[in-house]
Amino acid sequence: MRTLQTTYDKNREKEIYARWEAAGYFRADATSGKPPYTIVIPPPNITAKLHMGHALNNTIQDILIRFKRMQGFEALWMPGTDHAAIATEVLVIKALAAQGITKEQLGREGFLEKLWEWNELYGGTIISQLKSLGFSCDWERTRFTMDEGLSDAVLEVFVRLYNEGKIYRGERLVNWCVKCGTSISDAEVEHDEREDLIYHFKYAVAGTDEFISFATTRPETMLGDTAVAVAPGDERYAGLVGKFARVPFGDGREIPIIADEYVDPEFGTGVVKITPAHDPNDFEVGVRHNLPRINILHDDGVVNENGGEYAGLTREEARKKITEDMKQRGLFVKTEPLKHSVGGHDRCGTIVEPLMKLQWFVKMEELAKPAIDAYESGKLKFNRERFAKIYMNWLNNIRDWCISRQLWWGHRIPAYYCDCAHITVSKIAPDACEKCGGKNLTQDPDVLDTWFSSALWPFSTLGWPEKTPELEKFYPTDVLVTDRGIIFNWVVRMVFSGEKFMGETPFKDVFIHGTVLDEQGRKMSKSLGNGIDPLEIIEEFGADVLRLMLVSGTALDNDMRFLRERLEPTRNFLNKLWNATRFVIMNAPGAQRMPGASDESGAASESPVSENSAAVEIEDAWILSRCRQVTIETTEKLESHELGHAAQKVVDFIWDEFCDWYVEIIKPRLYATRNAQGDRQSAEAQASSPVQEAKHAAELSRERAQKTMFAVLNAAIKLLHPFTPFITEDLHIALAEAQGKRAETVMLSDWPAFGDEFNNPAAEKQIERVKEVVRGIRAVRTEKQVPPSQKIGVLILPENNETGEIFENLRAAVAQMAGAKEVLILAPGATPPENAVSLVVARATIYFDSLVDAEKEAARVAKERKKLEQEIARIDAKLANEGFLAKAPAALVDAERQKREEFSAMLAKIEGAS
RNA sequence: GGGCGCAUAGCUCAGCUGGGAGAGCGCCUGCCUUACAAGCAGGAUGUCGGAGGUUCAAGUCCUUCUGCGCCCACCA
Repeated sequence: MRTLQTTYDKNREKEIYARWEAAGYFRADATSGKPPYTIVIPPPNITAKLHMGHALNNTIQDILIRFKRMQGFEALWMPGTDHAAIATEVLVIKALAAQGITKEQLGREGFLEKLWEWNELYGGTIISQLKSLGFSCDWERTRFTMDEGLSDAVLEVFVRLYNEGKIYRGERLVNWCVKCGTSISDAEVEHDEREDLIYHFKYAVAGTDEFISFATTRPETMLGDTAVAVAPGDERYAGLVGKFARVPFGDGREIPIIADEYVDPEFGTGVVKITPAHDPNDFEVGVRHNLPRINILHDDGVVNENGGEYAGLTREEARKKITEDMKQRGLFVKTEPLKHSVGGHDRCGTIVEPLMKLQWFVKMEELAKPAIDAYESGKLKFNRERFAKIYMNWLNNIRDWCISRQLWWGHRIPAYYCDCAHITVSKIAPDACEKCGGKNLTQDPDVLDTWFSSALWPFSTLGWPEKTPELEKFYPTDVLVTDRGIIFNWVVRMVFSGEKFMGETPFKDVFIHGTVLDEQGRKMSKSLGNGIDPLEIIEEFGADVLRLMLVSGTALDNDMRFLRERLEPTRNFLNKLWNATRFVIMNAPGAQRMPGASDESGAASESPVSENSAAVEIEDAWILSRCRQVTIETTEKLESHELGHAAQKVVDFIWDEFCDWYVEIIKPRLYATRNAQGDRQSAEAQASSPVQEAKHAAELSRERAQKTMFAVLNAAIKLLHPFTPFITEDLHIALAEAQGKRAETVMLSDWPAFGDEFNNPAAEKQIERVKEVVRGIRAVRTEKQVPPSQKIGVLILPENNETGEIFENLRAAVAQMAGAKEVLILAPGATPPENAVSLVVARATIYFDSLVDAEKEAARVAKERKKLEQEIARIDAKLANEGFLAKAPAALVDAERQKREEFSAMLAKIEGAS
């Protein structure tokens, strides 16, 4: 039999994990007959080092997967990584810059080689880090968004959507970084509050001597103005609408003065200059009024030929010069300081310039409908309504999705341009233009938005577009676990992609969890340097501690602070569990058996159910009943994704009920026959002598206790396994060995289940009474400051025969737990000795010997009485309330009445005793 | 500007569909009781952010205010 060290060794984790992996326990079989349960991992970027967010996110997933696996599901946790187009590209560019190399020097091919090298080097890092947390992904299936199969899925989707007319090329304003020479997504724009100037100018109104004045923070954009707008119905300008304003540059072109809802008449002068090519709002106005779009900038931010005399200046230079010129022409009004937020590129800080570009777009309106329907029909559920709101809000205001990125790292857009201006879109590079047959084709240089491939993740990883057994078995997946931050970037896109290409919502439940914050409640970020490295925590405490700490004591849907001090109580609990198991093993049947003795009665069965399953001892019935209840509740909480509560149920059960009470109660039974093991005799001999008979009965009682403690502890360990996989593995196996059995792994053991026959509310109630009495005695001891070494005498006057019997049976245990030298149980209704001082605790009256100080006891009784009187008064008030009687549920009223009766009975007892 | 979240014991947080305020840590007292001092036993601690309202009953529902935080859109 294995002996356990005195404390759990966190360094065992590596070894345990290696064994699991080698044994293939994480593997999911697409051909099995078991029902599937699937989770796809939110693929970490290959740029990423494991951070606390990953730890929390994946702990949640692992808990669900391990739970379902034990429940008998074919559980697949699909892992992989994301190429993270721009994020990785920027990182590699930086790394190269350190060596003095630019991506242009390397050329596209050479640069991509570097990126694949990067992926080779760092892509696997995060995976191995995830393993150190014990995550049971099916690693053999690990995919990468840019591997062959997934790339094929990406091209397939692009071509299909293009052929359906859902992908188009159009001129749109994109966030453009003039430094990086690329468009960037809204998500990559960081807004910073800064002090700036707002410039007031005026344009002459053509054909009048009037002027119309307006304000702008970007004077250079006047070069691209194609209208001046006022609010419809703004009386100040009513006469001007329809007239023209003169832009005082070049040949002084005239632009229309229009009325548009976009203008807020309250703001500034109530006039807005419209530059459709350089402002998103103006762009929209331009579309409504059919205005021309004048692009005035080159890609590097230098004014182009449309800027006339200003061509060649940078945007900053042009701003200065234009302001000067306006002053000279008397069209300058004033400048004012303005605090406003300006968008910058999150990678390089350069101020984002809205620029018109030919970009590829996905038409969203039609695609969004099934995604909206998925939620409305209930096919897709969110763990909290408020997250569904975010999802729906985004979908209801959906805009076309710009999918082209001016990068090299990513899936290159499969569009080939011919001299004839025709675009051939094809998965494989075509030999010739499909229209004119021209051979001179060039592929679009851009790559796709990184979310384009992530959108397909739930089915591309399972082999789509091939019809694979995996796809058949594991799609749709069961739950998606992710952070609030990517509901629209990712969740929305997966849903409409799944609907579109699989005809099914990719997952049934969306589990959005909060962010892990630092100790002061700030977001962990690189720039603040306040991140806490999960690997460091694992190093110090072990993965089990980190995992359990992350999910307990929080509702998970809100942000949570990461407090180091919360790790210790968690570690302490695992240590408690470890030692409880040591205790159970030390008191295993074999542990005291002499060599050569029969082991027939030794090994407890796996199931707590034995042939004669009715527990004889009330405490066994109690703990089994409680264990059954905790199993049911934990299972329910796991099913409803209330992981913190599930964990709490098990932890409390193990610590408060199993360790603090059950183990203490059965100690006398375990020890009673400890020294009598050697002279075990034949059944006949046992029966022949009363002494032997008693000994035999005690032995049987000990065996029942052993059986029960093994069964209950093992069940609890299994319930805890999804949360703390490592320690439970060692303990489960050790428990089995202590019973002379072999256990392969807890991972694949059956999830605990207890039949109704274990339900025993009566036993639960009775043990509650025993606990109350023991607590009462302890409290009095403390109050009297009786040293633990000093044993006292206790008399218990039970309220009835049944309770009396229980106390009689548990006399030794009560004595031990209460530090009594002797516990005498009186017959119900008996008269206690006159010199005994009594204390009423719940359902029994306790009498102490002379140690009890009558005066203090009287004070205590008075306090107790006051409390009871208050309770009774409260209930009386309630019962006197007609509204309560009329409208409250009958069961509640009855309960109150019953309580009143109990309290007054207790009060009467106190009064009778004093 | 729009949307959302949080405010409960000194600290960090649980409290689901409204029916007698909870946990852990910390604190006080006593214990190295042969599984565990990372432990055991006992104890103190809250006008549940303020103000209204609905209800027989509100930490829980509604309105409003205050203080933090997040997301989206950003205003010429």
